[in-house]
Amino acid sequence: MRDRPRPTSPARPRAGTATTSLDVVLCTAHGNALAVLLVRASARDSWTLPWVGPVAGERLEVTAARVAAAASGAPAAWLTQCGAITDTRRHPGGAALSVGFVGVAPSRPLPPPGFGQWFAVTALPALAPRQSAVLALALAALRDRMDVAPVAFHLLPRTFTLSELQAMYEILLGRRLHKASFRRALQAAYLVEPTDEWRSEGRGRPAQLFTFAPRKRRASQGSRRAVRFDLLAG
Amino acid sequence: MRDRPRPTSPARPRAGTATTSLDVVLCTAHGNALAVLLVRASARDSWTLPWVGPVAGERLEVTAARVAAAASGAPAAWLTQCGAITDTRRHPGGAALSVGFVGVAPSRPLPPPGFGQWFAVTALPALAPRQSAVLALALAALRDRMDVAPVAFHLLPRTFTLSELQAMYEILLGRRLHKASFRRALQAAYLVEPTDEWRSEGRGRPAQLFTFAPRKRRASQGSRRAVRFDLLAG
DNA sequence: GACATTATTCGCGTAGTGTAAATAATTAGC
DNA sequence: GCTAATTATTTACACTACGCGAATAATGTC
Repeated sequence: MRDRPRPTSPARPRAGTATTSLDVVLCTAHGNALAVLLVRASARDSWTLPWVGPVAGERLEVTAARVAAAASGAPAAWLTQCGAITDTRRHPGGAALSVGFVGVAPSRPLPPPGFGQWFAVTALPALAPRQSAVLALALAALRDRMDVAPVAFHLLPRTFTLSELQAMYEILLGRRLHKASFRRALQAAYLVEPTDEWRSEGRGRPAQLFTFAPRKRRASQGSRRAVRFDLLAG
Repeated sequence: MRDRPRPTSPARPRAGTATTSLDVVLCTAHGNALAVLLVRASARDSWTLPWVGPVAGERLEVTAARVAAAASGAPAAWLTQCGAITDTRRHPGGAALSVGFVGVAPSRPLPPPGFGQWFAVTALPALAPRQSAVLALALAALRDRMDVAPVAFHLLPRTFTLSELQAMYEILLGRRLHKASFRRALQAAYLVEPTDEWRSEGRGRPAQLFTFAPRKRRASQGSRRAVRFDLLAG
């Protein structure tokens, strides 16, 4: 995760048929919508997810981190695998098998270097069928793991207001949350600490700034939870 | 999932260096412990997970279903992908990249055909390092998805007692559950329906038999849940 | 019939959640 | 300066869910 991006090798697809590929879906918050990083396809006027061809005996996470850093200009704040796909749908590199990764990177004032560009998920250009499938996997995995990984915190600056944090959760989850419930649960989880700074954003009462400072809780709580029967019957 | 197992191709590892492999961790309940299906390794006196070499343009789920069916003698009741691994750890087939699948199959009175054999997870023989990693991924994924997939139900006969169901959950989750809480949550989820049969197992009050009959619930419940901050701080 | 054993249900205290409302602190407009 | 609008933060209350223990029910064994 700490690898310096290679300046000489942007994550551009190489021509030729690779047997496997590693595709990265890097997300950020753009305004109040979720955005995904795409790079220019090799020849034509189209876009692809950042990806690389065959990965030799290196841990997938390391390769993915390098691809993400090269495409976005900075190391990803969080990155995890979201599944492998093999089928007949076309991949830009002709890969028979594609392993997908999802990650997040804090939004930056400048656009990413090289050929990368952020696209709102609601206004994505057409992608190769295989990469559309990876993208769907990725967004589902992102929402699925928000409760177990501090994804939203990695997308915010070091200090933030609770309203900003809640807005980030709402962007990532794609639904509105209740303010009081959100703060109660947050306090119960011992994840943030207040600073002695306040920020006045236009009108209204200034908001206190917080930092992400998770405190260890006894793990017994996790193992004593009841079973959840969340099956949505088909 | 409905594929008939090919009688001519048991899921035995082939010699030679494949670039990718698909490894299946098939689980069942053996007595009151979790058991995993292993097959004999090609040459030596050792065991491996069922696996196949390179999979050409076929959906991974289909391939995995065929491997599972061939190794256990019957279609798996549930099967899902649990991750891909690439690193320097050794794989029986020399694969550079391995995709893991977890599944469950109802326990059968007879041992699996061919070279397969069930091993309790607490008493597994040594496996290739790569496959040990896949196994760990698989068991974690199994527990993780129990609340969203009817894994336990697929491991039981069509009718079962609530005590049997709870015991299955306890085996799969690896921890004890509270009887009253378990039943309350089960009833609230509308997952089972009582039959008009009872079973008397030795001494004690006879238990009513139930069937798995999930009723659709309004999906609003799922999307209205509060955020969970389950991060275990590091 | 008394007892052991297993199944099923009930009650109670505690914690978490949805909802609305109250309170606090600032800016905008007069 | 004063009032209204706006945003942040906290409080209150009803309701649900859960952990825990105990009570009740129905069978077999002696």
